[in-house]
Amino acid sequence: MNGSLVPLGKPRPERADAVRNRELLLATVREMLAEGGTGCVTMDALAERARLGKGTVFRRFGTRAGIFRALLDADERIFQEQVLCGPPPLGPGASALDRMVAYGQARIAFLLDHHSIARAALDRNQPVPAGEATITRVHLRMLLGQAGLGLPDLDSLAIQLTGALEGPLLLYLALPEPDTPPSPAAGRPLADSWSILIHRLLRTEPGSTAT
Amino acid sequence: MNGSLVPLGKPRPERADAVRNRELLLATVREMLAEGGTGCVTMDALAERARLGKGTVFRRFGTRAGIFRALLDADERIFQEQVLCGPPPLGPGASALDRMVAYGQARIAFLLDHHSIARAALDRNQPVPAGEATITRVHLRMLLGQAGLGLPDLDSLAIQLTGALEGPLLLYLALPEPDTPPSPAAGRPLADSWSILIHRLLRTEPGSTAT
DNA sequence: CGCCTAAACGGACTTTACCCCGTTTAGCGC
DNA sequence: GCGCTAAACGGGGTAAAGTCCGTTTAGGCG
Repeated sequence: MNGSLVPLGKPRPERADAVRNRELLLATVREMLAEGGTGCVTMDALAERARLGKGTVFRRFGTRAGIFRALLDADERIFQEQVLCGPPPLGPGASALDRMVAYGQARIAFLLDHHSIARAALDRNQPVPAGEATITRVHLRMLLGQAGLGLPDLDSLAIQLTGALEGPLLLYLALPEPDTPPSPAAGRPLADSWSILIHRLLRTEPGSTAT
Repeated sequence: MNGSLVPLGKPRPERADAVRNRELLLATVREMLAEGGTGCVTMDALAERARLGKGTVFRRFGTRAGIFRALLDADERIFQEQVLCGPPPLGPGASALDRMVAYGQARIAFLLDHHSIARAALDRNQPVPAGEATITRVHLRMLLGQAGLGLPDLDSLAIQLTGALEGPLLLYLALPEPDTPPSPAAGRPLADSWSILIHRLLRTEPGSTAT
């Protein structure tokens, strides 16, 4: 399929068996996830089930958390695409305010969907290595810039809002049960307060024009 | 002090050797922390260094994260006291807005101080088991109530603000180096955007009295 | 003062992430 | 096809968290 489409920008793109094994491993992980939660995904068990050596698993993903990051990445890319070039409230074409609210709602739903995987993708040592957190921060930063509030240091604000959006789901509200029955209403309260927060944050000062 | 003040509400308060060993362990942990970061605090090493069995260490703290939680608790109690009955901007006696801003500043400084310990106190399985995160949520919730904005569901908002305050430090901005030289300026940007966030959040609507 | 019981202790055992390095193989040039 | 080299593979080895259970002891009671 795409083997001929890639013009080999890098000297060694990747060996065919490596690709095959990566996909085999990811498929196997998905199987195991379906059977028992993230807890039963063990490096040994995964390797054995995929009929590969343990070393191979680590070579592909580096760490246990890496497996789940790889799993997230696929869906994350789809999500990102919706944000970058999807229909208006979420994608471009709406006001910064509307897009921020829409983004929050979409992100909460996404994290709720991928809750157990997202948590498993957290690494005790590395502090979210430019993974799924970054997209939120970058996108919020951009929208804050577009919103044109006269604030210095939008970077810190973007980081803080990222914490407001993702922190509760990654840190505090971790649902204890392994398999989350798809309850889309669970994130409603959070989405509502996100909307309020953003509306008030971006509301222009009563008597100021720009400064 | 309080040893005689507690009228033994529970049948067995705690055995003397247990108390002695807990304190011995905590002191030993502090020693080890001073020498090498949290990384070198191993259950085995700790037990050996304190001349105790590993089982004892686990009995006392339950889990590795529990050790660091115990360590935090001491300082956390002091922090909490400042908040509950300290001088005005942080303690009672100021407006809800001023107190929220002051709390954010104080909390950021606190987390920055205890950064490595606070992160080590995070448990992969349990989602911050009513530990140091809760004080923030509860306190913010109370102040939001006092602020008297006409919003429903202040609980979610409090959770979200907790994420805004603590998420960046616990999740994203994890400084990689083991020993943080006390650089009090590191949290400045965050404290500033917290102030902005709170000011805008609590700002009363231009032409509305209550709704 | 000695008994008795519940609590504390100790350390071997199990599980799991992660490392290492000798072996195999894909894929390129001839 | 043939060989060569860098990459991938395999799986035993290590370290550290957490469990189990037999042994010891604090401390209340007769």
